[in-house]
Amino acid sequence: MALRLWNTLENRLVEVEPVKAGEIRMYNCGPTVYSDPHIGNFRSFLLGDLLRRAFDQRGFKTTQVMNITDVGHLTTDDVADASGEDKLEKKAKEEGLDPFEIALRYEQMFHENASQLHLVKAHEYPRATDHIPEMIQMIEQLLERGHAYAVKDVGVYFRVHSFEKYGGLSGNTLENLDSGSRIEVDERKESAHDFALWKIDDKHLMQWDSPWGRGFPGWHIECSAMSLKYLGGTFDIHTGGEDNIFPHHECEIAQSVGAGVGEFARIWVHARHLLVDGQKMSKSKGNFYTINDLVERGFSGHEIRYSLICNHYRQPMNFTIDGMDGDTKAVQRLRTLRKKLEEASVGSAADTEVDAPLEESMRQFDACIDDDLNLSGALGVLHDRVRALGRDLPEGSAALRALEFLRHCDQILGVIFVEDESPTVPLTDSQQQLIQRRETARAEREWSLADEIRDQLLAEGILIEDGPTGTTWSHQR
RNA sequence: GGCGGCAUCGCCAAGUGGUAAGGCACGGGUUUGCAAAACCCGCAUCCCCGGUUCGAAUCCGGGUGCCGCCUCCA
Repeated sequence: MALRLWNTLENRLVEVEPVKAGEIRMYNCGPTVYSDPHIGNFRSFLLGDLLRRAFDQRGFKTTQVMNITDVGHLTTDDVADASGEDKLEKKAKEEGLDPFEIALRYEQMFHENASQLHLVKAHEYPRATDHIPEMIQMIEQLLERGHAYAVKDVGVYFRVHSFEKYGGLSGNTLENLDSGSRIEVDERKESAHDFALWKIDDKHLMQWDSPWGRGFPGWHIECSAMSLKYLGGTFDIHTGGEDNIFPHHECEIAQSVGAGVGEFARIWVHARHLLVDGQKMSKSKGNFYTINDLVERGFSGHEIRYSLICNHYRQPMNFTIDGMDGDTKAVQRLRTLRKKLEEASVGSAADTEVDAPLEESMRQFDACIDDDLNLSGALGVLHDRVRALGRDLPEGSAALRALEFLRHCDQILGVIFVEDESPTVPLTDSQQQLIQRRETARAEREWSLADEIRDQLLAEGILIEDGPTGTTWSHQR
């Protein structure tokens, strides 16, 4: 059974049939690098990662490209300035750095967070600023084909009326846009809905030469130009957050198809936004979480990852710290089983015997993933099996086979076998001594002393657990 | 005003015609020196009204509520 995905372009579930047999070429809309990436950004990036993992696991030769948007874009959202200042420049002024330094810094932050959340590395992370010539070339093609027009000292616009299919992705056809219009018409544009391909504005810090004067590219053109360069004019999958559907992706389609480079992306997959505490995440509401915020609260990367992927990507997700606490327990249980199985299988040789229940669970797990990345369903299957394995813990080769099953699931999930990336703070000498003294006390059945020491260590953030194979310690959140 | 989506246990959430997965929380147990972990048992008839059907959370119609997008946004 092939993987099926909800294609925003057709508004239906479609089977993934690669343009080129056995190969998947995928473009993920990546981060805009002028602030710390937040959990909402990562919900979208994780959608790309889950697809990548699913295709890899199914044996496709996958090429994954994620852009880095390091050209700032006009902003009107920050209440402080409704003037349309560039976000990168705004940040640059605030921090007294040049925009390229700001961009680079946040790009590094993005990669760091991505690695904390165990995203598989994409094959390319092209930066917009490294592809200005490619963008200029595409704009020239659009001008030649009559899909664009230049306005002296202003820039170049895409002529939306020249592109019949405009609105095909979002439903915002020109007719619909007109009837619901709330935009002020810019006199220099032929149509209110025409969007910028190249902008000229002296005040901008980031500037490049172009046939139309020194300026900077419009927001949408980078994805059209870079996807063409790295994936070709027709490729399989394009992903992003739901807010990208319009205008960003709609405009990308118009540009790429208009430039005559091919069919562009066949399947468009969009992640719904997540809410925090039932409301849209925003800094002013105080419900805005970056990955770093959660790390500071003591959550591990794999815990954050689990929490962000355990819901269906097409359902609005309500993120809460209480929910994260619960998800943390769930993922801990998976990792505990892994540890127990590893201990139970030490020294055993793999064999080829098949455990029918494991096979069945694996089949069901895969079927859920194939069904539009039904992670909730897949996790249900996994947890069912985990409970059964915990009830009657296999040993030896059977434990190895159970581990194989977990590993199979974790090729998608990426939360069970990943190393805990939080820095391991070693025990202090006095803490080690306390543990020693407690061991002695327990051996002498001095329970009250043992309990006292355990409490003391807990107060210092060290969690002591006595198991059948001995006492272990770990850092308590 | 235009386009689109959602409504299932205290919370998160799967299930798209055959009689309600799973996780967290909660209550009761087993185990443990005690705890932790693990395991066992318990815990919903699916927003409302009407219709189709032998049978609906699932399909249709009508309500109600909530959310996203409409050129800042993952």
